[in-house]
Amino acid sequence: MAKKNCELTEGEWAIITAVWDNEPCAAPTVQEELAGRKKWTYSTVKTMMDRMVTKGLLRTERIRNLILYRSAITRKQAQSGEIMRAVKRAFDGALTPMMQFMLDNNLSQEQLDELENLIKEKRIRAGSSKAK
Amino acid sequence: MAKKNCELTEGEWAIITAVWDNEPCAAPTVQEELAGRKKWTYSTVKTMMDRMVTKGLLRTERIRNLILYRSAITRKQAQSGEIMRAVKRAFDGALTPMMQFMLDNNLSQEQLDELENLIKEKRIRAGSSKAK
DNA sequence: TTGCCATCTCTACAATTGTAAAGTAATATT
DNA sequence: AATATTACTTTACAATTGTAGAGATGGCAA
Repeated sequence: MAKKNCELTEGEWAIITAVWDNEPCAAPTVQEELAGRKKWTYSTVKTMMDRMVTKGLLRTERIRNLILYRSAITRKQAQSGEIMRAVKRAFDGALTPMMQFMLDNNLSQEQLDELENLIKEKRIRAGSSKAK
Repeated sequence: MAKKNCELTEGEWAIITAVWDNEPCAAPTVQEELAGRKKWTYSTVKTMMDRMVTKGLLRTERIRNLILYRSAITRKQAQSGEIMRAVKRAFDGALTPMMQFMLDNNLSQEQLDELENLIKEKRIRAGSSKAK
C-alpha cells in the first residue's frame, strides 16, 4: 500500500515538505512556515492544499472550526516518485544507466568513495555471500 | 555552453527523443516516428515542436518549402536537467543522498555489483591514487 | 453586544500543456 | 490544366498550476 504513482509539482513539493515537518497542522501554519522562501498569501497556500487533498496527497480532519492537514504519502514515496519520473523519462526506465550517468557526470572523487562504502555496507547488511 | 536549465515535459521528451534519432528531420517524420506510442495527429506534433522552438529546445532551418528541425540541446543536457530537477525537489539538492536512496530502494543485488564495478573502473580511468 | 481577528469558502484569472480542426499553399500526378 | 497530396499556419479549447481577492463565519475582547 505504498505505491502511489505520485508526481508532485514544484509548489506541491514546497507544501508537502512543510506538512511533513509540522504534521498535523493547519493551513496558516504552513503558510507561515513557507513565508521565508515562497511569498505566497494564505489564499494561495490554502488553495493548493485543498487541491492536494482532492488529489489524495493530503488528508484533512476538521476539529470544530479548524481544519487539520496531514500528509497522505510519505516522504519516501514522494522521493521515489520523483526518481521514477526521471528514470522513466530520461533513461527509458532503466535505473542502472541513470546511476551510471550520475557517477560519470555529477559526482566528485569523495562522493564516489562515499558511495562505494555505502554499497559495501549495504551488501554486508543484506547478508549477501555472493561469489562472483 | 552546455548548461541550459532544461526541464522538459512528458510530451517534449517524446518529441525531442524522436528528433535526436532522426535529426535533422521534418515534423511529419517525427509524427510518424511517434505514431506507435503516442497517437498524436500531425497538428499536435507540429504545435508542440513549434512551441519547443520558441523555448529554445529545437531549432529550425527552412529549405524552400520544408522546415527542418534539429535539437538545440543534447540528450545529456536533458538527462542532466531531469536529474537535477529530481535532486533539487526531492533531496534538497544533494546528490549523494539521492544515490543512497536509489541504492537502498531501487536496486537489486546484481545492479549493486554492476555499480561497484563502474565505480572501480571510473576510479582507474580517473587515475586516482587516493589512500583512505 | 459589538466589533475584531483568525480562518475558511468561493470565485477568478493568466500561463502552460495537451490536443486538434480547419484553412492555405506549394508540389506532384494524371 | 485540374486534382490530389503534402506540409504548413492559424485558431481554439480544456485541464492543470500558480496566484490571489473578497466575502462569510465563528469566537474572543472590550
